[in-house]
Amino acid sequence: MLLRAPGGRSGETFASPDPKLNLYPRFTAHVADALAALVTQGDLPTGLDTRAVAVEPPRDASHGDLATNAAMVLAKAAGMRPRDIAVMLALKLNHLDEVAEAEVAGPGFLNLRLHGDVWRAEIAAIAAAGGDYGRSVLGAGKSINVEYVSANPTGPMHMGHCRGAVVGDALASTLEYAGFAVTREYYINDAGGQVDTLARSAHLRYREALGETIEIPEGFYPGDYLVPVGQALAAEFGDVMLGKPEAEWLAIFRTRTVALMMERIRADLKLLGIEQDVFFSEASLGSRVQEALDTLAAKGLIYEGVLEAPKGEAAEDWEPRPQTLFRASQFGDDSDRALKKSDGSWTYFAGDVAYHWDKLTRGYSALVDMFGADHGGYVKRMTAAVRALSGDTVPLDIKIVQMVKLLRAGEPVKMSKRSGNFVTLADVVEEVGKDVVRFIMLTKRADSQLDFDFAKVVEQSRDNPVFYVQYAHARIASLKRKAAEAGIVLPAPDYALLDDVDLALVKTAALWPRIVEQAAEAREPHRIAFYLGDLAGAFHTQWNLGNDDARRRFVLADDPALTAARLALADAVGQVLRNGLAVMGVEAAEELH
RNA sequence: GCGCCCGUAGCUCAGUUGGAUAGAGCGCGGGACUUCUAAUCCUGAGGUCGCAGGUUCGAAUCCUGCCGGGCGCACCA
Repeated sequence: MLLRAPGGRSGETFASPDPKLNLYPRFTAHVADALAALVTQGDLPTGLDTRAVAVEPPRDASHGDLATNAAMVLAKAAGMRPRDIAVMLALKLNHLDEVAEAEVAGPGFLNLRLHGDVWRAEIAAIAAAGGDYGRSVLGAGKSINVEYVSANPTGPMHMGHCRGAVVGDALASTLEYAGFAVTREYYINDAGGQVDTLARSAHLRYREALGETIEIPEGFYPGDYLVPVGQALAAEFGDVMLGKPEAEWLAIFRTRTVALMMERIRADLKLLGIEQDVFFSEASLGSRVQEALDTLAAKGLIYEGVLEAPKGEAAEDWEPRPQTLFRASQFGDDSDRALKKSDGSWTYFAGDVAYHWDKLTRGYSALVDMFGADHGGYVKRMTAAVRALSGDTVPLDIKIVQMVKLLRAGEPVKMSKRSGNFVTLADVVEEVGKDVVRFIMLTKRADSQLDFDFAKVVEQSRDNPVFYVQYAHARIASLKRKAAEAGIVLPAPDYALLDDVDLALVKTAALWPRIVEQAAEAREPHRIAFYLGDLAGAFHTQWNLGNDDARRRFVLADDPALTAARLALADAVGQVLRNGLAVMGVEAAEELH
């Protein structure tokens, strides 16, 4: 093992499994190699299950740069004491050029302290990879379908839809960045009673557009947004649909109105930077429904029967009815579920089963659905259906997105769906901007409730994570300008000039590839927002050191060499911030106003 | 009544899929700075991770049962 002074230079190149690997996978490979060597030497038994071996940053930075639990995980199967294994492992890893010190600690952790040059090399790696730094091959190109938004086409997007839209889209981007082939999909509920009501409401507006005075009865969609739809219909059909019976215009108006509403919804989504690949129409399912039922029937999962009355209070008007049922209870659901109503027509669930059957036939290796919290009760039956249809080969992961509470300076914003007065997505984006909306929607776990306060989200303060992260990026962007203003001619950066304090910042930046994989595996894009907050915090801390000690500033007029190195460091942080923001679908600000 | 989600510092929330002394921001206590690298900074206090058992080297994390909050509970979409 070579010892070097902190901050010292090393002319050596590192021996490693693959220098192109990111830090954590590289050391995971180092540990695996070391374990394999111990097995070869006969110090460890063969056939150990090493899947639980992890290489992670220790929670406490004083424990070093990396830690592995290998000894503790393997102790039982090896029939050895954890610390004994750890010591052997330490001897192996100490031989690596990248390792300054390997130390056994606690119950059997092996802590590794790395040479500063490892972190210096990471700055170069970030610069070289640029926008691809953190991109992962975790997904191995496997295809995955993410369905999100899927708002009913009966009105414009409002804030209730917004969170699912942002989280779904960011999740799709995260998965893409982690190496999956992602299809972004929207399911249009354009069949059933709601769209008939929509068509009738549009017909009223059509009559209105032709000069009639109308009154909107209870149960119709009252919103103003149908006024332009009525005008468009009037322009298209003139007065030919005026006196005719409903049967002659309903289907036509339904199709036209849904198309117009979907145009609007897509425009609203575009305001958020969301453009989905597939818009799948429920009305287009056609023979798929019967096909899905036949598929289930072939597995003996369909029967005619009568469901038990639900327990509890909601059973007033219940009466036993024979229906076509799916044996969902065989797949973890609480009850079997109806596919056909007692009158023989399909249930909504049947359509959804058919839709998921269609997705399965398209060959995805995994499906993800984003559901609103009010559809939580639907999760079990849907996963049951996909398990049954796919024979447990294609997992369906349903993510629940909780409601957003809209506030204005602490006061709840009143919304009434009945009157048609609700805060639309377009209104909010116009008021605070796409980036703020997207970022804030990702500042909490999807399954916990979120407050969205119009006043707070645009506040320029430490409390506001959007501002805090953007400000860090803007500060970094300002460094080049400052250096130019100071008339500094920058040489090529020499990372050897950076000391341990500088390198602390790289350590945080180097976590990014891990965060991507963790967020993708957990399917929790909010982790990216939290990480960017941490990284921004680390940068601000560094920046603030310059207040007390001018030598710690990034731009030093009398030291072009150190300035060049510090700017390269700042650039690395800026690059990671940009990469993270890009995954979130948020622009990285060059300057703030 | 049943199912799902949640319960972590005074408040708002994280918590690396079972790891070391449980973290951050706000708020609170103490201090710094009279400046433009202050659209503040440093520092301190603050916790029975809802409660009680269990699983194991090790639990906020997994299992069971309670307590408390949210959502949903044939044929609607």
